[in-house]
Amino acid sequence: MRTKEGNKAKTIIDAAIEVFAADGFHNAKISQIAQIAGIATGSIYLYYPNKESILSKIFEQVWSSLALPADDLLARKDMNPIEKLENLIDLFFDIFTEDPNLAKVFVNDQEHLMKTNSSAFIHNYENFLDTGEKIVLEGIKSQCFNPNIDIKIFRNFFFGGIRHLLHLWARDHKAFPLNVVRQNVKFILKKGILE
Amino acid sequence: MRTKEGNKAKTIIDAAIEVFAADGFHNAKISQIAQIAGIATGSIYLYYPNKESILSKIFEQVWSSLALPADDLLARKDMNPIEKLENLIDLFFDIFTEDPNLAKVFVNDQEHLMKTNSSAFIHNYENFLDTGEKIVLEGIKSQCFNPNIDIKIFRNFFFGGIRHLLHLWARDHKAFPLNVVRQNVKFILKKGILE
DNA sequence: GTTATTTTTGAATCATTATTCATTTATATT
DNA sequence: AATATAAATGAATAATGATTCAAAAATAAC
Repeated sequence: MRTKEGNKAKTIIDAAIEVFAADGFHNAKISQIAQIAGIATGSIYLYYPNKESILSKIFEQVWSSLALPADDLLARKDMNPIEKLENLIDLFFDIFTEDPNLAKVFVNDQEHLMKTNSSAFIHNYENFLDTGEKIVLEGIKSQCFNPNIDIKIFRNFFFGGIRHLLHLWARDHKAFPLNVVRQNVKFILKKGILE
Repeated sequence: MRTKEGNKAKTIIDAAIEVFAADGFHNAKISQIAQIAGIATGSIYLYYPNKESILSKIFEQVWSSLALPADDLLARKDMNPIEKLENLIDLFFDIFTEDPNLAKVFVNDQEHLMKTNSSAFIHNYENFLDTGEKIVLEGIKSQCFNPNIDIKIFRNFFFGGIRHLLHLWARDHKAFPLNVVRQNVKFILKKGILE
């Protein structure tokens, strides 16, 4: 007999994140992922049925790791809605602080999966966005948020803005430090731009 | 002799927008673009040297059409900064109102070109974003905008938010009517979410 | 209506890579 | 240390689709 040594499934994911981030999913080569993972090209297929499933796996991890924390946050009684929204933003950013490459892959390649694939992560992804929406609804009900705002539009606007900044940070940490980004996003969230 | 009939270069662009929007640049087939354009596959290459140059051309048109209007807007003396920002938002949305497919291509595929290609549109694109930044700066100087906001972050946050909403509108006009989106974006811009 | 020139065609070429699989290597068990 | 079994290899396969190009079609000029 022979046993598998190390956690190759994980090693492959890490290598894939690196290569997807650098080249984008479509231009990424399986052979390069294998090289970085330190295994043979064909060995990839012992762990994943195809290239797309590797990408899928990445997003499954991202969004499943946010599911519980987001649900818990929503349920808390000791925070007001604005605090909850701030925490939700932090949850999201925290996923990526340790891994700019993961942020690049998220921004550039998740959309591809949402078209073709009916992958397992989509449920968790939408649940995360819904949580933001629910918190806003809560804020409007408790009369601390402006009721003239369309909740769906608001949540998506914010998500889009944050997503774009995450992307810029991933490309250039110095120009867009994540703590400054967080702070500004929270500020705009609350106050808009007017003096 | 023989003369070219019709504006095939344009017909190809229109067909390409349709196909890129449906399949994404990487999965789009030149043969399908040709079919929709009503010409032979090989004829594409009489007008464009390769697939990527078609995509490039699309963005050249988009961003060059915004260059002058944006500059003019910036220079106007009869508007305050907030009015200028609102107009800038309108300029941007107006490009896409007639063509949801163009919006899809913008959101999904421009990034690809910004990586590989040093295409002609990039200058105009950045100029457009810079215009937004300049208006905000003007607003801060004239003390009508909050000076605590980081201008670069602000402009990118807004651009990202708008971009994401444009994408949602392109996928589902009914759920995200562009006029409602405009209105909400302008509202958030000014007031933030707090009551 | 013939010729010269340009446009158009679309099947053949060519390059690229994801995926497969016959073979080799490693190690758990005896 | 021999055997059995699973893991790993990487060269060969196979599919795809962008691009080319020799041939055909169209029309302007005469």
